[in-house]
Amino acid sequence: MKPTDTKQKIMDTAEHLFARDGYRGTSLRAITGKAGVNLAAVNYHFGSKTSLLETVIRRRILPLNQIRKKRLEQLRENARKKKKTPDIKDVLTAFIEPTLLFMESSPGAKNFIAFIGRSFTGPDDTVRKVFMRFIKPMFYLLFEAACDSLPNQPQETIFWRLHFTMGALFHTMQLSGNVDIGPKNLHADINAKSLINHIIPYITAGMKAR
Amino acid sequence: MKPTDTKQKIMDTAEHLFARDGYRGTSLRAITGKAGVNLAAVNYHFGSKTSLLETVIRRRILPLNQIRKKRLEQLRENARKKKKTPDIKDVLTAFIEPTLLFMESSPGAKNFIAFIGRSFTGPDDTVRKVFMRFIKPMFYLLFEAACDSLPNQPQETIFWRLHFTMGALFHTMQLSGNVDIGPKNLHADINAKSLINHIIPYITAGMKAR
DNA sequence: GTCTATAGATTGATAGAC
DNA sequence: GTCTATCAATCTATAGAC
Repeated sequence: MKPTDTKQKIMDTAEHLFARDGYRGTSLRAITGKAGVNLAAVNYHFGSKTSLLETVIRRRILPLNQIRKKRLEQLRENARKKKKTPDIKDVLTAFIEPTLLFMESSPGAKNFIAFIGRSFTGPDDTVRKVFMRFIKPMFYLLFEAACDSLPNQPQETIFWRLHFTMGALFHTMQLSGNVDIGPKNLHADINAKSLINHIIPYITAGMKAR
Repeated sequence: MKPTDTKQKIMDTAEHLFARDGYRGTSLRAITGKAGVNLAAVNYHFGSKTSLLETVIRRRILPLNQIRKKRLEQLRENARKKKKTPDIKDVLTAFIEPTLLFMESSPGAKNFIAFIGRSFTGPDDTVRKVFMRFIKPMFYLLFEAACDSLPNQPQETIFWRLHFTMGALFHTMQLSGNVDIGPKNLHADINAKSLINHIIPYITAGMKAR
């Protein structure tokens, strides 16, 4: 087995188990056992459990953030050219569509999306801090774009409504993944396209309310 | 110290720490240490950590569910009398207002509300199963009432939109509590009335969309 | 009912042979 | 790079004196 294989296997398995059982609920022994590698390999390749977590997160979130950023910037650029404010629906779509589509880019990505959804709300400081670091800048980009789109709404209102939107999104993201999570069986077909078609009209109406 | 005091202290402290650090992240030593009681007292009074969790949850959720149920039933009864369908805004308010107002009924309740918000999405089977058992019947009541209010929407759409609504609600609930959770500092004043005023228009518009 | 002491299991991390 | 063996810490739970 090539060294890269071992490293990769650990990351993929960790991603899967973190999504299913949480960071705290996943022991290094569970990861290495399922991955079929030696326990000591984790600390050899990653140094520590925390470092493994960070690597797992970084691997997926950097490319994802790049796509989201690009789409938001494109949207504002187009609007500037036409001298119009961007439509709030388009702003929300630019942020959410890549996020949910991303889960179909690979089976592992599905787990990762579920992991984000659960972690952002979770009580685990270690996990949330890592995610926060990567997601906060994206949220501010989204906030700015939303303010452009809704110039008549007070910023506090926009902030709260984006907060609700994130809640709806995260709660939806944690339904994805191969892992058997709570109420998943109630939703027969969870695919990105269907999720997008359901969530976009809801949050668009919510952002525009009154 | 009276025996009831010890029991009460354990429950209050557990509620606080469960909300802040999660069920898994809270050890019995942390609870008894902060409560100023002996470690063995937990197993004497409650039998096990799981049983303590269940007692902590049951204590708050039974009265809360009773209020929510009463308000939903009252609403449907009134609508029946007037031979009108209940307004979806009133339905959502009947469910959400008691939930968020509840957090101001006592300092402990605040922690509890935060705990619900975090647990429902969390990866911990032990916690989610207990909550599910209590919350599922309430969700079905809400679902029925929402279907009455929106007779022109397909049930699948209503189901998904209630899912998003729960996501927004849970994400908001976890901001409450005395505990210092992530982005709390961004929200200067978190009080039930303000939260209600922000969330009701958002989710009402979302449920009605298109 | 409350305490000390400890059993019994699991954890992340590491030392050292190969 | 991979393995075995193990350390030191932590956990829930319990036995038994008072």
